[in-house]
Amino acid sequence: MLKEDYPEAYQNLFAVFNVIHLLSDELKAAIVNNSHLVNVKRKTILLNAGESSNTIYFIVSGAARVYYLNKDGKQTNTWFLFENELLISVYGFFTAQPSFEYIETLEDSVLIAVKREKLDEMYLQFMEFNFIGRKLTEYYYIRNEIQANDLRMLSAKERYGQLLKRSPQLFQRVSLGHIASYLGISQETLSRIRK
Amino acid sequence: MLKEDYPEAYQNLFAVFNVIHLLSDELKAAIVNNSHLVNVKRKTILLNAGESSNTIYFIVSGAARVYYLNKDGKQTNTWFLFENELLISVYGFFTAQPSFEYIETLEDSVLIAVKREKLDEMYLQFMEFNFIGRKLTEYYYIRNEIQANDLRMLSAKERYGQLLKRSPQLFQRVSLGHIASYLGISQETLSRIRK
DNA sequence: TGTCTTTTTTGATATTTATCAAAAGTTTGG
DNA sequence: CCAAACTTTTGATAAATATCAAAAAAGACA
Repeated sequence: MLKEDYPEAYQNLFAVFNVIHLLSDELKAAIVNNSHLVNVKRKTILLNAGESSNTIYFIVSGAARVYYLNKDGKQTNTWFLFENELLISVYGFFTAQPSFEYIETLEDSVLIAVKREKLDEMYLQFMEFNFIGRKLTEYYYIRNEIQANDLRMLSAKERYGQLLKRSPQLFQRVSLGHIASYLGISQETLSRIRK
Repeated sequence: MLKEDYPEAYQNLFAVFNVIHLLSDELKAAIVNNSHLVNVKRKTILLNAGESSNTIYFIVSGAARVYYLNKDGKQTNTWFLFENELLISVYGFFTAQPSFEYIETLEDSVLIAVKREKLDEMYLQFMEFNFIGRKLTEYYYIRNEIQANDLRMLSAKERYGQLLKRSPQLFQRVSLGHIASYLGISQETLSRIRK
């Protein structure tokens, strides 16, 4: 594969990875050859609970959420993800256990999809790819931890304030009902907090 | 360094790492040369909030906890760690920001300590070490996520039941006050749940 | 543009868990 | 082995947030 032939959609993914560690042409080609582009409409379910989570997505454009059903059958959002971010159900993907989470697009989206087997092949073939994988895992770990700490350390009101400060753009693209469940607050309480 | 000279204390660390990816003799030697053994008494503070968290520990023997102070100045435990586990304040170590967490030993402990600069050198020099680092990061990420999900999804009573089922040995080595704060419950409530 | 659907707000009440205070029990080191 | 320090339990009350029901508002589309 010639350099000029890398599909346009991969440029952002390469840019994100390249900041972490230089991507060789061979690794770029491997990434292209071991993945495929997916176009999906808004509200498409990419993963159902109970299924094996064996695909990791890079969001070229669009948005998605990860959620689970609590014991009363109510949806609880754990992540909102946008352009240039990776989209997986972490637990299912890393442990190869059946997923307890769902993944759904929030907007029409273009995604780059990589199967776990292909990813693992690349990790074995290109040891430097583990450098990138390690750094990305650390990055999402930290994001996850910050979120978990907020749930633990802050009151409902403070969590709302924090999110408003840190991710004001989220409120443009995600409904308040979704945000309430992400914050671990009932929709009614969020509505009262906002007044 | 000759193979026979690897200090006894490193055997468990090598065993843990070797299960993930074969450790070359060069890498083993580098690990020994870039780390040092630490003997500490019970209740030793290894990291204070506000400090830079620049050391990762492998627990050869003993136990430790990671905690932070909530806004009322009360300690909240986030991790208990034992033999053959890695001990860090994840946020501070990965982001190089000042730590909001404290690390304290719960028992007299023997630790292998590696400074972040040395670890980063090894990650650059031995690309396959990133394979191990990636897998370990994934593993602790999952542990962290399970814990965060329990806090989110379960009631106080259920969290106690879950912990009792999954880590009964914890109750032998850690006081109920510490466990209550780990579970996100006041000590009084935990005492009532146990009746 | 009007109607159907979804989202957000409002009010009344219930539940879980925290907080404060103090007693009882347990551990530890001089 | 005893005194001081820490840990756990018990009781009474308070606070934060959920739940249920319904109205109001906003958005989607035919």
